Amino acid sequence: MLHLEGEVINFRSMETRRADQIAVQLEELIFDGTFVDGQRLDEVRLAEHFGVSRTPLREALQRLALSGMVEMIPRRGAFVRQPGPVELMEMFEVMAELEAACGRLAAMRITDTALTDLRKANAKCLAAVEARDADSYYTENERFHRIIYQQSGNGFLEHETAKLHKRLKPFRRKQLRFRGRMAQSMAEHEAVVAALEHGDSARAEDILRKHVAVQGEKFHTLMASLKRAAE
Amino acid sequence: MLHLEGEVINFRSMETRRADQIAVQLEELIFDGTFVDGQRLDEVRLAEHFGVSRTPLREALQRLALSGMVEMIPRRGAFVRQPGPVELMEMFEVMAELEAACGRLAAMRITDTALTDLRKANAKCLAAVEARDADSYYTENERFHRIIYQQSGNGFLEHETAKLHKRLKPFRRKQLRFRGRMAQSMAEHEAVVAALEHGDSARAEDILRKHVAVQGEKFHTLMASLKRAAE
DNA sequence: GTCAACCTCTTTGTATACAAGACCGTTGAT
DNA sequence: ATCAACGGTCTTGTATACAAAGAGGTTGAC
Repeated sequence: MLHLEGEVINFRSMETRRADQIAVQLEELIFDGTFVDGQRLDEVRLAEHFGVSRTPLREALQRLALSGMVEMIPRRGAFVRQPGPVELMEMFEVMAELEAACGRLAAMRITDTALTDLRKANAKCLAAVEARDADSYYTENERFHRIIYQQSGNGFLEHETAKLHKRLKPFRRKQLRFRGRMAQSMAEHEAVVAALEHGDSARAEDILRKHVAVQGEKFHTLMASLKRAAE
Repeated sequence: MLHLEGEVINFRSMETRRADQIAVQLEELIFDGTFVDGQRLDEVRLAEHFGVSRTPLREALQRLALSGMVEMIPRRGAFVRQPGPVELMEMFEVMAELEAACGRLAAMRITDTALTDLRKANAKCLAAVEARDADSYYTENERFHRIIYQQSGNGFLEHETAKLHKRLKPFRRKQLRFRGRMAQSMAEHEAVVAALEHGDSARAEDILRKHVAVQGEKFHTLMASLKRAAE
């Protein structure tokens, strides 16, 4: 199963260390649900799966542990650690605050070309909504937000925000299909662009915070409905 | 130099993995300036300094690399990486936003006991100022802020904020001695407590953001003056 | 019959051994 | 004289070997 070894060799040119590639691949496997929450990650098994010794594999695991996707208990092993509903809400709340901060700063610092790019991304978003193309919407939506991170003019903030954004990716995807969510999201995007254009920090901050926070709330109701269905 | 080996054995009970202890110790050595910016960290040298093999030492280095204090260049080695003036300003800016977020949420969620604790910490701060005890001030100041992180009611936010706070520690320390900074800081603390007490989110957010941001600015002027002095 | 102690087997943590890329000096050619 | 190519050496990255801590099962005592 999972015959990835062939392609790995091609990657060798860009990522010199085997441990890096493995970390990325493991991340994928956790993201896409191949490894479920709480599952123990056997070093020997994984090592032979990837065709390496335990040494680089352990390094990869440690990286995932630091990013919070894996918990390493001394002398016990490494376990997949998906955030529970509470932690997920917390992460969305932080995401909302970070995006708000980006928006606030971007309103003061955004360039004209970036504004144009934002509008372009937004137009493509709209086209995707009308074409009912969820994947395309997702891609353009991501571009939209990434521009805002970048235009905060703060590389550190940009990086941290993008990091959390990436980590929440698999969970955000799940709740995109809510009725009317895309249309509402589009309206919010328009409002954000307008606020940034006018240099209205407070407004950009406010809209973005709510724009992201609502995702967390939608997720919350999703969880609640799942829970009720299970009872 | 640096005879730490004796004590290390005592730590064994709490931190089972040698790599963890080494990571902490290396962090200290970078913080206190024993290793300067750009310095290469020789694996073999450090390994024999700590009395271990390269394996756990490498794991420790990788951890520091992920926290940004060390840069690992493939096939080249690990180098100490202190943030430059620009990155430092960026980090302070993010710190300000995170603290502001904590304050905003804490204003809605703080408990009465926590408010009491805040006042206590503040009183001790004041006593430290009057006693011109910078160390004590620093400790109590930290407690004050940590309570606010905690009372955000968001464990993830608390953790991330504390992480950045810790990373900025060595740089914050340097600019505490500015004329009148302590007194001004005290006044801001009082205002924060008042805002939290009244559940005034917007005000708590605002004061805290400026309270932290001013540290970045002070640092900026400090850097500028150092630069001018060097010319 | 139940509980506890011991023993074994598995698995992690660390040390050592090996492979290969990067630095540096030398040498040779133009 | 300068520059490029080559080889040696040093350092990193990976594999393997070893040590020690847990997990689990079995046996023996009460």
